[in-house]
Amino acid sequence: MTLSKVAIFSGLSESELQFLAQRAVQRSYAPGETVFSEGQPCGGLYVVESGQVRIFKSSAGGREQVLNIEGPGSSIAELPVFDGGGYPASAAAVVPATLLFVSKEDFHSLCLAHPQVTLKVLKVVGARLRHLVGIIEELSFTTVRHRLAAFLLREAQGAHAQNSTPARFNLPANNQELASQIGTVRELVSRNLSRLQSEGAIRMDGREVTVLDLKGLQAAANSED
Amino acid sequence: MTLSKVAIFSGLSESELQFLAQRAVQRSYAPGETVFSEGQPCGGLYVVESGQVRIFKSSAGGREQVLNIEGPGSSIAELPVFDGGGYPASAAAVVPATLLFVSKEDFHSLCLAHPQVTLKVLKVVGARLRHLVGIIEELSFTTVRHRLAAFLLREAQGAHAQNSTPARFNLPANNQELASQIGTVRELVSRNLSRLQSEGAIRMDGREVTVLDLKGLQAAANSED
DNA sequence: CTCAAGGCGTGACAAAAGTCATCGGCAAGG
DNA sequence: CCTTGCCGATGACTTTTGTCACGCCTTGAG
Repeated sequence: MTLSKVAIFSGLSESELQFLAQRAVQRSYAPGETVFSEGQPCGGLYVVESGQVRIFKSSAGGREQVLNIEGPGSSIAELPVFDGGGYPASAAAVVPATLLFVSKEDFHSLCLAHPQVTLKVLKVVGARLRHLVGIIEELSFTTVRHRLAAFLLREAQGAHAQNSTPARFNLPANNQELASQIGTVRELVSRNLSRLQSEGAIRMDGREVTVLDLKGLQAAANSED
Repeated sequence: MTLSKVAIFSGLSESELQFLAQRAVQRSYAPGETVFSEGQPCGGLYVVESGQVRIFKSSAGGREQVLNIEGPGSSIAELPVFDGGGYPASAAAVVPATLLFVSKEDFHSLCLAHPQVTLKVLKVVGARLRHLVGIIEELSFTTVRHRLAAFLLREAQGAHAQNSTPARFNLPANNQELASQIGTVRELVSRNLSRLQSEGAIRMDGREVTVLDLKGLQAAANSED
């Protein structure tokens, strides 16, 4: 049962999960396909079963800013389900994904019956809030170079958790996407990646990055040039 | 009773408010005085009784970014009370303020006894989340000029709600503070204010601003130069 | 009154971010 | 095989942002 692996539903009994599973609607999305758009009224929440979904804001000028990338087990849009407002941002699949949709009503009754679920939601929302504060901090205080280095370090961290040294991982499909994740434009990503490579901090083979000089990257992510 | 006016405690009975009131600790803060600092372990939440408190992040380079300004009736730091983490940002009084402190433990038992309180908290946190997304949007997509114009429009809105046309209100105590609210530095605030004035959009008498050309301000806040 | 401190406004730069245009490579479809 | 389209890299600028230094007020303490 997929639902049992979802953070906000952990701790529910088998029969309660059944209750949910029966009412949840599964849907598949192609890469790039929209799940919902900013401002739309919210009919319920989604749970990622497989694939990845990006949550983002779009500007009038065509730029995008990614707020979060959600993978399997994450819930999406728990928030507007509670406060009654529309979706605060848009969501779209990054890679082929399947999501479960749970209607507002079903979720509400679940929360009423199980106060612990509400607490779980609060934790998840709390984590989101901390994450957003982190984005604000980066956008407000740092440069593109800094944010890019920090991004690479996070990815390296993730890769390191699985494999071994040296850290090695793949960049997002294209620079445009990476740019929207760190809040800038394609060209600056390209230039800063080149620069980091020419400085010997990383090596790139296509979309694969190998971290050569961890200290150097950390220095770039911290402050000075 | 002050507590009855607090969003997250609305709907509690007289005796429950009593319960809280007996345990809450009142404290006064002078302007600029720190309530708590980012990263500190969280002992409980605060409720603003009078005055104003700013919630902000500080950078290594000495810059600050304001996340929120909270007035009477607002609660502060409900979040870390739930997820167990430290405070995600710092808080300090803007003007003389009195706050009520409610310990984590007391608040927890209240939530257990009254699930509706948890729902209220979720609403408040939700509103915060939307607010933060708005900040990210502004920082990521717009210029200082744009953010300043948007700030002035919000203030004008607030002033308009009370008095009459033309909108008239006071800026934060100094440009440094205003700068940290819109994510920039003192000098740029000064320059952009001058520019808006020379364009005839606003008039300044000391710290008092009068909006002369609402359309013009809106234009500046929307996109073009 | 005098002095010092803090804040504002500004000019002069320096650095970073963003825009536009162009070239070249790679891959999919015909 | 050729063509078309997408994407990355990069040069040349422009605009924005941020830094530093300075001069001028106002205010409050002595």
